[in-house]
Amino acid sequence: MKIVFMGTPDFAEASLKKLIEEKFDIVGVYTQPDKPRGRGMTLTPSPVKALAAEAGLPVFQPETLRDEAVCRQLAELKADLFVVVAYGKLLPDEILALPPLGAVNVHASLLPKYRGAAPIQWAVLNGDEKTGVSTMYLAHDMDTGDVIYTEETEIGEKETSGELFDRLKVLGAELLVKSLRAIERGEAPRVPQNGSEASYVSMLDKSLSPIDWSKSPRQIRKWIYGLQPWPVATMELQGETVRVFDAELTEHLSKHKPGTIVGAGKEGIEVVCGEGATLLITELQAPGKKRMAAADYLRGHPINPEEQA
RNA sequence: CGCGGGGUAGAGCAGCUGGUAGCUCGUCGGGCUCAUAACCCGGAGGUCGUUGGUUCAAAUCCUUCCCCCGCAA
Repeated sequence: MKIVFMGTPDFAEASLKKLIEEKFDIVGVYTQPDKPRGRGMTLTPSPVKALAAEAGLPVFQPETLRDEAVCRQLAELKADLFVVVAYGKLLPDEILALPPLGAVNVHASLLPKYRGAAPIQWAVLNGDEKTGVSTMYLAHDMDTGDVIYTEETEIGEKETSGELFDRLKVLGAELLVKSLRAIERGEAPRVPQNGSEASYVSMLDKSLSPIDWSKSPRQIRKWIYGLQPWPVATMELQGETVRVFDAELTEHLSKHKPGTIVGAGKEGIEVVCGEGATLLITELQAPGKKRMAAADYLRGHPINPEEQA
């Protein structure tokens, strides 16, 4: 079974790595063109490209798939199957129609829940207790194809999106292998999604960062974890925007309005949330500084809890 | 040369219109106390990231490089 792999970020890299380890016949790897990234704007290859190059696989980095030459080149690889994992480009129908066995995709949610761009983060942001990965056949519309397999996993109470990401990319890779084996045997399930239960999630952006103190402490804490490693939750502290990384729930109640700072000490910075409950901010990062314990921050930035935040 | 912030005692910061350094916490010793993460007294601890320069004199001005962080992607 000849496979063309399409993917870009490290989530995809995990799957490609697994396919290489399992000795699948990969005849080509498609990934986004190198782009300037990182501090200094140096031209950096995608994780998938780096791995493919290391493994000696032929790499293709077309700017677009809606190009006759690109399409022809892809067809000439005569792949039986495409594996698409976070490639970052939509596959035109004529390309989807190329492989006899179809195109398989790994999606980091329990479809049809959380179709779209940031399923992992939204599972954390919404405080879900479980999520998972799904493999499916690519269809014309985004994340609507028939599901092959799904695998559930619990989300830790203090797990960040980044941590969950690292776990799901491994689960996804394993589920992908399982799915491909099934396809090889001609035994792969094909379960249509129940569209009425579908939900869509958008990409994250910095507008989500400012903490909404009217929410419950747990919701806020999940928000803090869900926005890591990016774009990171923020709060205003004495005129500067600090990034918030960790917090602890408290048993306290306060009559002050949400957002008010009612405590600042070695335990952390205690802030009033919705319905008078409070949350203890324990780890943060000031502009230009590294992340540090709230207690450390307070030594150089004394806060008087009397002042209304 | 993509843009910007920062590197000062173990930690977090101030000082940066030039004259060899200060605050909070921690730490060590002593005191007070039934007791304490409380309070009082005292001490230790810094070649002020690095290189060169300006100057009578630089943490403070200019310069080289290194490292950290954010934006951007």
